[in-house]
Amino acid sequence: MPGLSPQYNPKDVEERLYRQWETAGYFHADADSSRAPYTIVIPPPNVTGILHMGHALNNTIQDILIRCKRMQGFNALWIPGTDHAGIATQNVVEKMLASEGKRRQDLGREAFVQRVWQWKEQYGNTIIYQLKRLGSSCDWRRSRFTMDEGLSDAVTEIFIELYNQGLIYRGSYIINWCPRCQTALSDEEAPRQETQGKLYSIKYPLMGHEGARGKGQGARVDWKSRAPCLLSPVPAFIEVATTRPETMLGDTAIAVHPKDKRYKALVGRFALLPLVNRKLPIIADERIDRSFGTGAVKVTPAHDPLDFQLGMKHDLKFIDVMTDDGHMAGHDEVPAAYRGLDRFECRSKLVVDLERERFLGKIEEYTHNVGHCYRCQTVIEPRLSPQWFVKMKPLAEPAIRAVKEGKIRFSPKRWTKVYLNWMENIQDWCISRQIWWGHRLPVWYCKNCTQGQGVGDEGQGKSTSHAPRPAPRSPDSRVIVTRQKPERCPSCGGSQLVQDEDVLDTWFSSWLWPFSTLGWPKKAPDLGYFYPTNTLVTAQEIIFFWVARMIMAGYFCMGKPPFTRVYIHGTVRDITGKKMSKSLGNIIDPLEIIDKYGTDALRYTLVTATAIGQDIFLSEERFVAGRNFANKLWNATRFVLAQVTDGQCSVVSEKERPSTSHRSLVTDRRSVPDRWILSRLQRTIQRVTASLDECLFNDAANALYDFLWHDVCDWYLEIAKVQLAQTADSRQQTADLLVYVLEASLRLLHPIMPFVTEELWQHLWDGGQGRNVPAHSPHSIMVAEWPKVNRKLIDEEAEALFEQFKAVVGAIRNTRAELNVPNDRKTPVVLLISKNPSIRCFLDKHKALLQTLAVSTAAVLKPEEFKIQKDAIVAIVSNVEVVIPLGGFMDDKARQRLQQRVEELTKHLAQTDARLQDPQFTDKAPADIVEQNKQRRQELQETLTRFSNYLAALQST
RNA sequence: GGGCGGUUAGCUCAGUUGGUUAGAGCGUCUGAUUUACAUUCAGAAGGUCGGGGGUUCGAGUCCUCCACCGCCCACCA
Repeated sequence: MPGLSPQYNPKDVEERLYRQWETAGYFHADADSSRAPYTIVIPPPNVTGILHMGHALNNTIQDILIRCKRMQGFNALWIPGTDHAGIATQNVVEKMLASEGKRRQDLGREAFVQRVWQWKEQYGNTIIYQLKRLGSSCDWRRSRFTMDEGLSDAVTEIFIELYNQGLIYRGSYIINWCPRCQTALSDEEAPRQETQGKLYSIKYPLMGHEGARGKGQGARVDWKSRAPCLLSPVPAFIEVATTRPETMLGDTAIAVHPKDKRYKALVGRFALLPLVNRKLPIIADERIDRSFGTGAVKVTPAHDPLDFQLGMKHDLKFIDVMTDDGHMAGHDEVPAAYRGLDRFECRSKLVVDLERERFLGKIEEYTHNVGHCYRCQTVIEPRLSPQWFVKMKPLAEPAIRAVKEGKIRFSPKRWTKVYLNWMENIQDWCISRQIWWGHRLPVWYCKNCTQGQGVGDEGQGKSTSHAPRPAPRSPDSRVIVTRQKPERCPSCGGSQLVQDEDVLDTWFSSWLWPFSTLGWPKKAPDLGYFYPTNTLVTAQEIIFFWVARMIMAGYFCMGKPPFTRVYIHGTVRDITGKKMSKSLGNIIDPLEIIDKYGTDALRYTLVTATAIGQDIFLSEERFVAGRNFANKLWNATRFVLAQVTDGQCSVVSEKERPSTSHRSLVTDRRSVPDRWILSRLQRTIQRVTASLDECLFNDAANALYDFLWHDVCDWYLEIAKVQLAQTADSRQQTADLLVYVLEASLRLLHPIMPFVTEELWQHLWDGGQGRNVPAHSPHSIMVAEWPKVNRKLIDEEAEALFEQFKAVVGAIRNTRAELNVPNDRKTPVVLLISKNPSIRCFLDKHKALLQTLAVSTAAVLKPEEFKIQKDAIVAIVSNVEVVIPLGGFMDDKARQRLQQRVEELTKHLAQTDARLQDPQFTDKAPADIVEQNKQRRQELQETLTRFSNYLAALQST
């Protein structure tokens, strides 16, 4: 066998084949109006990314789709690329700097960004190389990066367009602030940690009550003995709880639930802020939890996310009481005694002061989740900060409609609801980030115009000593939004213009990905041809971050959806159901799996583990099945090649073969097993094609596995061995058929297991030293034609007969095994008795197969030709009785077996009888079901009779 | 608190529109090697389909309640 070792070794083929494909240009697609496009855009992995199982799954699925469509004749384009991943990438580079003892501030912005670019050039392609090892057939010539020139233009373009339409505005927002690093942090960078803290109750005097006249007055109230708000009709205090007493200096209201009977009367009245004597309105809001604490909450809009929202809704004052470094601010709203104190010092001092003035209620130990800086572990401070926003509601409308009208379909369907629910409650999108790596906003401020107004000075170094009242959605004439840096300020003519310090959220470039990669905002021919793309393959985690926003951007910029179908795959988990993560140490590294078992094994196993939309539980053993499958194919092909090396095989793929010029596959002279395997192949083609169309990847993989392993290898190959040893004609037919079936199967399997199928396919052509290769045949399975169903080859009769045959073989094998007949000993005579003449004829004709497959001699009789033998054992397979005279093997076991079988049959017959005698059933069940039962009853009855007779005969001895 | 998913053999999971003896792979046990493949082949054992109730002639499948596991979103004053 030329060229094929007894074992498939992925390392010998993968790299070589991938290079072949890439060199041949099979991955590349150009706009071509004579063919239909099929387009996928890759979810761009982070440049900092290292291939993990999630990537492996995600890209395997995309590659399966794209390879399948390519073979089906579509002009298939898979656009790859990477995401600049703002914060993640900045962090990586900052860590490198840290090891040199430097901070990014030491370099300055420009040098730092330069440094990140350097890093990107050097390491940013790691993930690309890894995707190639997965076999991904992306059009690498079109690879894009979210910060390359064209994509940056796209970002600027949409920003300006949104701004001009009034959909981008500047407003205040609560962010996570690290007072030590003096930087804003995303939620991901400020992970919440369970922290032991204290919950302080503070009593705020109510105005219009004696206790509210001023500090000190409260001392006269006997507040210790009772909960004033709960029991007194005119309480002196309203009591609230907080974990951060220092924020009370920024309180501007007190909130209660509108339906809370305890406080209903107080809504609309005022309380006084202890120690400060600021007048606080008491407001009602449904977001207040009546059951928490006292049910009343102090509202600090500048220092708490919920309070911020309350502040916006109820039009409250926003008072920022801290500085950038976490000290109390120096402005007038903060009493002099606390100005400049560290926030925690201030907390202690306040507690002491409140206690002294008798404003303090109980203090409880309290465990809660507090955000900490991922880098320095400092407790983060929620803080008010000016940010840029996109107004989402108008953008969401067409995106909601598209999904409702089915222009974009989710599979599994259930994500539709999740998507719609989120979209219908969409919040404005904060798009500015206080980091250096990313797209700068096309926004400039004139230093002259904005002097002393705290506008041009945002970003890192902002110091909000004043109490800014957020002005959402108010266009600001001092802001200049334009593509290029303006020469002069349009209002004052000044030339001192500074660009906004912030960069845009990473997703602000990714949401343009489906069209920015095709050339938008330029009018590229590719755009008209490849857009909208077809299927988006992604994980559920980014439906909101990415998928929904792409749909909105697609409609906004292109007026069309970015894709027509969204396939959401599951999350890859370890065998105990935990997410794979480094910190848990439960990672299975796809690259290690590739090294150990091969890429095809990895892909096969991932795909078979993917029940639609379900999470995937992986353990390393599962990859063994994939490796074994590849090896099985390898050896089956090895065997087939050994049969055709005489160069006589002339089967070629349908594409090259005019149907008249080859030996017809449809012929009466074909054996039943031949007809059967051909029929099974057609059904497999049907099933695999349909399954891939519906994204049922595991179904496609299972169908191929069952067909190739069980139908082809276990049965047909064994039968072929017999047929190959018969006449020359039979040998030729069988060899042809083997090649035909295998070749088509390889094409079907190619999208899932690209490497082993390509290698074997090429050998199949070359196996006869090149004689099988027509001059014009494709050199690669990648571009071979997808198999088509030949309905003429679907042969129900052959399928039925062959099932019968398998069952007979099974019955004989089973009996032999149970009776421990040694394997080298043929079962002397097997009598196959059937009243059905066509089955009798078939079995008689294929006795040779039975003899080999069931290690037996066989004879076929009509029932009347048979006399019950005392030393025989019987199995009845549907309408064939398998009678095995036992000779020396007869023992009690055989009798027990019969006995057991009779009991089972009796029970089953009784069940069927009961059903048939039930008038409800016969009246109401459909006729075919009733008929089916009657037939079953008939068969059972006959079988039982014969078994009983055998048994009686045996027992009479 | 809101939403979603899951519960079928020892393990991991299939199970089409309800149709009558519930399947596969792995694992276990028994047997097989002058073999395409031991990364193999043949055979066996193993399940009251999470629990209760309902609809139906008929429920793993549909409805309802409950339990447990997991995920997402919000909140944690």
